[in-house]
Amino acid sequence: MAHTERGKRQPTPDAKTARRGGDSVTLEDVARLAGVSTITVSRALNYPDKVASKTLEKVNRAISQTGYVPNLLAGGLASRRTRLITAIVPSLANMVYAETIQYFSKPLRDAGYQVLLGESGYPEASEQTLVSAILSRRPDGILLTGVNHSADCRRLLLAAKIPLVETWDLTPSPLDVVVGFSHERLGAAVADFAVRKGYRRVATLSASDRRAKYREAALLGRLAELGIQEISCAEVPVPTDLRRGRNGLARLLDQGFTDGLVCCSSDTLAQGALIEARARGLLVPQELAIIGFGDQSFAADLYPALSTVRIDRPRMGELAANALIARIDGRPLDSPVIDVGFTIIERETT
Amino acid sequence: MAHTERGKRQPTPDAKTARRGGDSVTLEDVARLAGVSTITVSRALNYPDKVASKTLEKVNRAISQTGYVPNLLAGGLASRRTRLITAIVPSLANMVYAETIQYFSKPLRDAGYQVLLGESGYPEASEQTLVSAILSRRPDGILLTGVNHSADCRRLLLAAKIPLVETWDLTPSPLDVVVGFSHERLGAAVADFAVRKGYRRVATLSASDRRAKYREAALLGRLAELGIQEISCAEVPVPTDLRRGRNGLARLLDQGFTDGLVCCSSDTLAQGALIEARARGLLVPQELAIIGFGDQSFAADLYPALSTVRIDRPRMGELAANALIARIDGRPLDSPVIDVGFTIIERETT
DNA sequence: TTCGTAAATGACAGCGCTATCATTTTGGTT
DNA sequence: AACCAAAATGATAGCGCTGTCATTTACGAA
Repeated sequence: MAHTERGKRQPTPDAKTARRGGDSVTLEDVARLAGVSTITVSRALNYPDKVASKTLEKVNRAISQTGYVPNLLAGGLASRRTRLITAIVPSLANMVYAETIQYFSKPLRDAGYQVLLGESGYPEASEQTLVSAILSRRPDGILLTGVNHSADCRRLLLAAKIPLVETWDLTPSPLDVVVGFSHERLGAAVADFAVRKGYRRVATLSASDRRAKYREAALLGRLAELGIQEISCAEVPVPTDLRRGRNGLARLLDQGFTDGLVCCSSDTLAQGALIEARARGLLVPQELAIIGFGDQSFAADLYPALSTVRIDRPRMGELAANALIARIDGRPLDSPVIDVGFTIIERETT
Repeated sequence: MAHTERGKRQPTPDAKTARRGGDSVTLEDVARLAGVSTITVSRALNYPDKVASKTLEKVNRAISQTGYVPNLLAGGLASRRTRLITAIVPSLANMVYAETIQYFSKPLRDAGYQVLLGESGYPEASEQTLVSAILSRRPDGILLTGVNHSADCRRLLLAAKIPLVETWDLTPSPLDVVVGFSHERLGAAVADFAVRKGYRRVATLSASDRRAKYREAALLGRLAELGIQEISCAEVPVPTDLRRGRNGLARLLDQGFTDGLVCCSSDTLAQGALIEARARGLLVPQELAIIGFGDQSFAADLYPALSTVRIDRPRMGELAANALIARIDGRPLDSPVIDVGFTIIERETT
């Protein structure tokens, strides 16, 4: 009994396994059980068609017998491929970004990657710190939200020489690849829409978010060109929620804004505005028109149904994922700048 | 020039760095620049107070000069601590879970962990596969949603000997620790509430989700005990959205349900019901009362404001995170079962 | 000044896996 | 039967870091 060292023949439950960590099953354990070398097990796992089918079978049997779970830390260290992709979004509290992650993750999961999440909307930790923390896991690729990064971040990111995809915006000079749409064009398009529909008064209800501000600025600029004078603006903090939408509209109304189109920087804000209008007994769109942004799933089911600007988010996520995979695989891209555009969806609130 | 091998004194930009991957800066590069051994750099990073302050300074200077970013794959492999926590939620498309992740992540981030996300709501990949994929990254801990896992999963999870926290439910026999509330008690409490408020007719509008069904069953059971006879039920698929809430109420109404309390399995469904009621010109709560579940941020700002059952989600997330950290650090827990309870919040729709 | 102890630093051996190259086996050709 | 290319398998050497234990240095007490 004390001679476990000698009892080599008996199916001792892993004399070797019980050495250091004493815990998990390793490739070596599987290899021994299957009667092959460790490298063969590794191949059976990573390149199954480089292994004879009989061997493959033996190995698979050994794997399920031992309950082996590969160690991707070791594998990643050795192969320099972690099969990890990091997605950085401002905040999961914003449904739009939570969905972005989803759409983006799907094709990646299918391609064998896992997605590590990073939230950048935390002022207590600099973006710099976040990026460092992320790079320390050596992801195979990174998804960034937006195209504005601090100089330090750009440096870090570029130095890592990792495939990068920026989204939710457009720039002629992406760090690597960018998949998004033009906030400037979108803002202008909404202004055109307002004028085309005959609104003489326009208000903006925007979150204090960089991209929302871009759209607003473009909207205001175009409105000025088009000769619209009566303009009111209200700004609310992020993250946006119904309360802020309600408050925002209340402020606009109290400022004397009446009988025009309120352009909101998100559907959530628009919904809040809609609720406030209803609470005040204002008829939408007869007495007040509202347009949102994003075309989130609830927009069409509000009452009245919300007019908004649709971004094809599933497509954006998918294109971003595919672009990233292509870059990782070293495949060439048609263009480093992919514009997914936008569509104004007119429903009942305008 | 060809004698780089000899030119030891010159500040050659890393003769060694350019060997294999040719890429990243390693601990060794930093150590050489700082004139100390690699292990000292490692200590400077991980246990700064075990290093003399002068040395620390030299090392930090070398780190910023080289732009060194630690490799946590290597570190994790060597130390068996990855500083990674995985959170498994059904879906990010459900705001409630997206927020859970947030609340849960905050204390972990502060404690130096990163959160890897896993979505279990994908029928194409078994939970088993998900768990394997997750374990292959050797996380220091795992957060699970719910307490129902397949036998295979339980086995895998338990074999990994990793601290585990289950949430959003309660069980007397958790895998490790559970932080949640009782769906049974909650359902019964809503039934009591309905009766106390004098509703003689009650309907349920539930998502086809395990936990929603538990609540519904308990609600129905208690209602029967209490002698309420007139009951209608509608079930909608997950994920829930406004449309399904509207459709669900429409079905209930068409079934002949009138003038009672509709108990919805989520605030989103309740909001949909509210919209449908409004679209049909029904007065809430005079002609139809509605109660939701979750007390999401929008509930209080609807018009009329939604009555609902509040789960203290920030607290649940925090308790779960702290329990997990305690388990990782080997600190004892008062109890493996932590009940965060619930509160019925009465607003204007009841 | 000489110790003795604690603090600081270092050498070395892996952690579990894969890239690389070497070797053996297979199965068809002549 | 002899040969050869292709397929299958294996031996070896790290990937970049940290645990462990050994060694050196610092510093106050005797």
